[in-house]
Amino acid sequence: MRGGGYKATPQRRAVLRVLAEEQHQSLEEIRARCPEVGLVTLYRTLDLLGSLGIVRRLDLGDGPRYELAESHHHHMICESCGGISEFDECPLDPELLPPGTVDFEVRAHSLEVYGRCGACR
Amino acid sequence: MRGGGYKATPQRRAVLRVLAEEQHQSLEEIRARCPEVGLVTLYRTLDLLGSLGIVRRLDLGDGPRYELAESHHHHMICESCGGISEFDECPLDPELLPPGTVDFEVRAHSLEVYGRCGACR
DNA sequence: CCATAGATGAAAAAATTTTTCAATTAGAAG
DNA sequence: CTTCTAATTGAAAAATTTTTTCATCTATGG
Repeated sequence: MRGGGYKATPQRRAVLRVLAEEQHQSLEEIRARCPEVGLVTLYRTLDLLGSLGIVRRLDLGDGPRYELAESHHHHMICESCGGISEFDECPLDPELLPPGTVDFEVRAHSLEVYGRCGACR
Repeated sequence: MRGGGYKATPQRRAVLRVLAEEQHQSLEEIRARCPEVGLVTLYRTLDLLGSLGIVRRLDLGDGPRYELAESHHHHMICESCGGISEFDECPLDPELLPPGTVDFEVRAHSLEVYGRCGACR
């Protein structure tokens, strides 16, 4: 963080702490968990962390959400009830990444599986 | 489409046609390709198609984008230049989906691979 | 054709995100 | 520990994006 000449302010620490508590939170959820951070600063911080590759913005169908850009991340989204759950077991075959013909250095991935959850079937 | 009592209007047809032309387009891109569709209708149509599971909204780091909710979809995002490319070869191990303990009926998936593209290395 | 439930577009309202700028502060230097 | 300065913050305002409202229009079943 300080590497790029950025300051470790209380606000930035707070946002990071909140992001570590739970994945894919909406802006309002983050805000509720760190009311000491002003709205503008929150936007700027998420933007900064995003450009540093620490945070990722995604949209699972209900508006923007933010999460720590961990190297593996797997979501399961029920198209019926909209519920989002996570799972750890990585179903990716490392042999097939990156795809054969491409010159690409893989750092992380995010997988979204869509379908129907047990409760909705 | 008509199944749910929805009408097949020219506007809806146009949006679907445009979405089929290219994946992960921004609202403005879609709009530019079907200027005959009003902005409000475009929002409503994307919303409707989304609720029908035909269209998916995603965010690859630069705001909302829309694409047809095909059963497989694989993106490669360069964290350096922001470039987005797609690939077909599916690196998922079907044996591992859904993850062991969960009762979930998989219909589709979307994979985002983050890293550095050849040009940026 | 007709009737009508559903759809559209323009304007307005609401919500979200970014910009501006004066005041504050983290961190380096002395 | 104090000073200095570039970076950061927050409030207000501006800009942008998205949704609502409502009168008008139209796709489709009869």
